[in-house]
Amino acid sequence: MEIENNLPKTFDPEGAQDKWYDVWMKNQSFKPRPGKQGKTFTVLMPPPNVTGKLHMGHALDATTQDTLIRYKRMKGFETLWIPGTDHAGISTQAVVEKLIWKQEKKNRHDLGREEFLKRVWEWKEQYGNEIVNQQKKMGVSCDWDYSTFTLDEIPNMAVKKFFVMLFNEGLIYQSDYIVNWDPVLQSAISDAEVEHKDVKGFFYSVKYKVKEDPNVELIIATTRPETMFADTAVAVNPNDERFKDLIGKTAIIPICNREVPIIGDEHVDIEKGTGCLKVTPGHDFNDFEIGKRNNLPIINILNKDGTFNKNAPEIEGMNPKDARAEVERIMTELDILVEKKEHVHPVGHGQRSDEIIEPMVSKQWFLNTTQMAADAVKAVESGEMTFFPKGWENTYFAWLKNPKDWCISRQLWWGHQIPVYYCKHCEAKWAAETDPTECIECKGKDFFQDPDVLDTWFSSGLWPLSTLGWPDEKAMKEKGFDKFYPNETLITGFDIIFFWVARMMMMGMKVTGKVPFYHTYIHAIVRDKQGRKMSKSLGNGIDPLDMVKQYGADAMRFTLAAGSGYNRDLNLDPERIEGYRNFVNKLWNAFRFVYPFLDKAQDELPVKSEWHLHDKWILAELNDVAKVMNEAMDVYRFDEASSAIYAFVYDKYCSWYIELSKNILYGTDEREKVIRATMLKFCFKKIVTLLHPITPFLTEEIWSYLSKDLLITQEYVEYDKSLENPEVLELMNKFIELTTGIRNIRSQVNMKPKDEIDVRIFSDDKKFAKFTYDSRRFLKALANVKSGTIRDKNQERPKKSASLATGFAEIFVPLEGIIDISEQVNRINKDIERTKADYAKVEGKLNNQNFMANAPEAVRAEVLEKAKLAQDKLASLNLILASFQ
RNA sequence: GGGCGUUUAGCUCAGCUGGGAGAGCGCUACCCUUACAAGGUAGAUGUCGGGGGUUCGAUCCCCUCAACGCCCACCA
Repeated sequence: MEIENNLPKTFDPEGAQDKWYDVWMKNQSFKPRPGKQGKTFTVLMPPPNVTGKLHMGHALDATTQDTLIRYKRMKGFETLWIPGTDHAGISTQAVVEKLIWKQEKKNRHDLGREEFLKRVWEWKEQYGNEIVNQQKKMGVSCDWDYSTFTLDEIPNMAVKKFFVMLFNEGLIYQSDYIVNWDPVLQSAISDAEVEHKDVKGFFYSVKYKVKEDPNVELIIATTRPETMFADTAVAVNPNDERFKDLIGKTAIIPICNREVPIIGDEHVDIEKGTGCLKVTPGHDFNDFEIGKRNNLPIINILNKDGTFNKNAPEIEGMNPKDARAEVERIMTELDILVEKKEHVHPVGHGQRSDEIIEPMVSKQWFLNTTQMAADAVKAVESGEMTFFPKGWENTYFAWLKNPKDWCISRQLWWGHQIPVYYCKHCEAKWAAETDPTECIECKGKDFFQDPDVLDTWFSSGLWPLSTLGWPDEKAMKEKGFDKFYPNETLITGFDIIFFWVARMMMMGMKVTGKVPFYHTYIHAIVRDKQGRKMSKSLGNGIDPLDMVKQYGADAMRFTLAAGSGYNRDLNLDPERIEGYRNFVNKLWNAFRFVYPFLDKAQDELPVKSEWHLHDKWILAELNDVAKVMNEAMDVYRFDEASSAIYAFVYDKYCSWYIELSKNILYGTDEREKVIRATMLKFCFKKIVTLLHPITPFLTEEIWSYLSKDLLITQEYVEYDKSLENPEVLELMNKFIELTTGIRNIRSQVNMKPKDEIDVRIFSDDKKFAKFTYDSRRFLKALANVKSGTIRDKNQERPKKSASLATGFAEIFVPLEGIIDISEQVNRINKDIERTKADYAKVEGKLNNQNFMANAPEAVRAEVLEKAKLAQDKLASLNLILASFQ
């Protein structure tokens, strides 16, 4: 039979993507709209860097958030998903600096601050929105009108307001302190931006002389002999018997022959090294603390670029590597180098620059986070904010329970300039939200603003507030601050729990007293097939846009959703995307099948009495899927939701319901046709509704043939208890097992699909027998059964047939003379052994007094049922065996 | 050094308060059957990392060992 079908044979993702995104935009589908829940649901997109190009991490971010927001939208929440981009101080400045250098051979100092910033803004306007277009390709349904850039006016106001507030409380202070100095960026960075990596170096043992005791030689172990020039003491542990007497005496630093005191300090580990420690307060974190305890002077021997300054004359101008070699040479010459052995130790590297960080003392701005961190901890402990999966709260606590003051100033230009002003006439130093016109003390006009900018995360931490207009009252009203703050869910990767989640919690609570969001769902990190991090140097990156082009956005989204649950890693194999592309196409083709019958379908389902058993069955199965998906989505188990609908579409709807429907649709009973067409359409509407949050384009496309309105704003499918039907499920499962059994026999004896067969079924299961009899016409279609009988088990079995037994039925296909008897006998014997083994297991339990006494009723009943099934099957198999005698 | 996590079919992973192990991909055989070869039908595969314990019963809980991964930690 030829049925006219003008739908393309494969789904065209690109066409659907462009078409529907436009429609949704025009229809304002992404805007918050009050729904039946009477509640809002807000999600804040982690703002990607303006320099960014969409990578797989973003794709996963986008997929999980969009899936969630579409789901909640359909559930009837007033959903708002807020997009934005981050100025990303360091990386953006670096990108533009590099560009200018390439084109004009000028650095930022050549241009001057004002001109340089102008160039960065120009760059941002031109290239900064690339990532937004890429996100759109993935179907993100955020409200673009809320889009915010971290350097926009409102975020800038937020930063100033917050800064001034905490400055006036004394929580933000300026201090000469030892900081992580990145010599490439020539800026301080925060502790969180330092990554420790193991580096191969050497352990040098160096002879020091003691002034009072020329015969005594102290051996000091160090990995950084070049910092000797900045030493201001030698320390030993006061409890160390070996050196106790030296405390109070004077050591002479070799090479520069400077005299420094020998002090006692508990920090010195008696076991470690030689037990004598050179103290370098200017360039070592611990030594800085020792220095403070002992009132030691600080000597700085480094320039901002990491080279040595005039305080280390022998190595002045050298970089650390050359300096170390030079010092080593001098030490050898002076014969004070006792030993040099290889040593692997962790060394801090800049997260952005990947250069070795030099601890250096400088004047920086700090934020005292003690109280804020404690509050942020409490909020999670009390359950006000919950992590999914819960385990991630440990990472959060690890950081916040040991809070260190946050170094918030950066010696960069691109960013929020610190709103602190200094008067040139008097000593006044003050913070202000708006540009001042005069000194607050002397009213003089000659003042200047602190040249440093704030750490990028300082503005990111205020993101939940500033994207909703805070602190500008008019903007807050327009954007619905009171309605949408706190957000509902934050979705992000675990790598920024410290950087971002913790900071937003601290800052959001500080300002509003409320957590900025109630849930934090931490998704996996996307890795390559072998579990390696995707990186440029390995060349193992997968470009999401390539994948979208090759397989379609829906296929990629489904892959990411299916792969993301509560796991930490998502090892992405492009073959999986291909697999799910096939799923997308499968559903499309299922729709192609249904399509020509749509005009027969009615709008309303027929009365229940007219439902075929198939209908009851598929609706019950579909209802199960709705239940699973709703529950899974609510706890961010996108993997479970995906696999539930996947399995349903393939294994229930396509393999059985559509196949069973063919007989009806191609038949002659018109009423039956109408009902079936109605059911097929009804199911399809439910399927695409359930699937829409994950694969929006495909489903909206299909929906457009099913309904005049848009799917994106339809109500999600809810679980409906009245559709449950365990009896029908059991019957259908038996029918499926029977059909599969017959096909199995066909396959065993190498039958061609065209070969028709005669089947004899024996069963004492009355319901099954009746249903099978009623379904005889379907067996013809599904297993090419030409004729057959179904009888009680007390009837005689045919001889020498290809046969098979389930617990509830025996299937005989009489093929005497065609089949290989011994092969059949072997097969039956194997099955007998397997079934005996199965039975032995359950029998053991039934004979176990303790099991019978302790196991719950339901478990016992189940075991009993299994035992009966195995026994019946065994009896059947023995009968079959006998038929070959 | 501290913490977290992982170890289940060839590969990537599920397995939800303990009742006898699943999916996708891959693989094998047969099929271009009138929605779909980006497909169909049938099929094979696991000492659930090792050892011990609790329990009537352990992939699941406890102890221990091993391997791997990640995060944090003051560069003697």
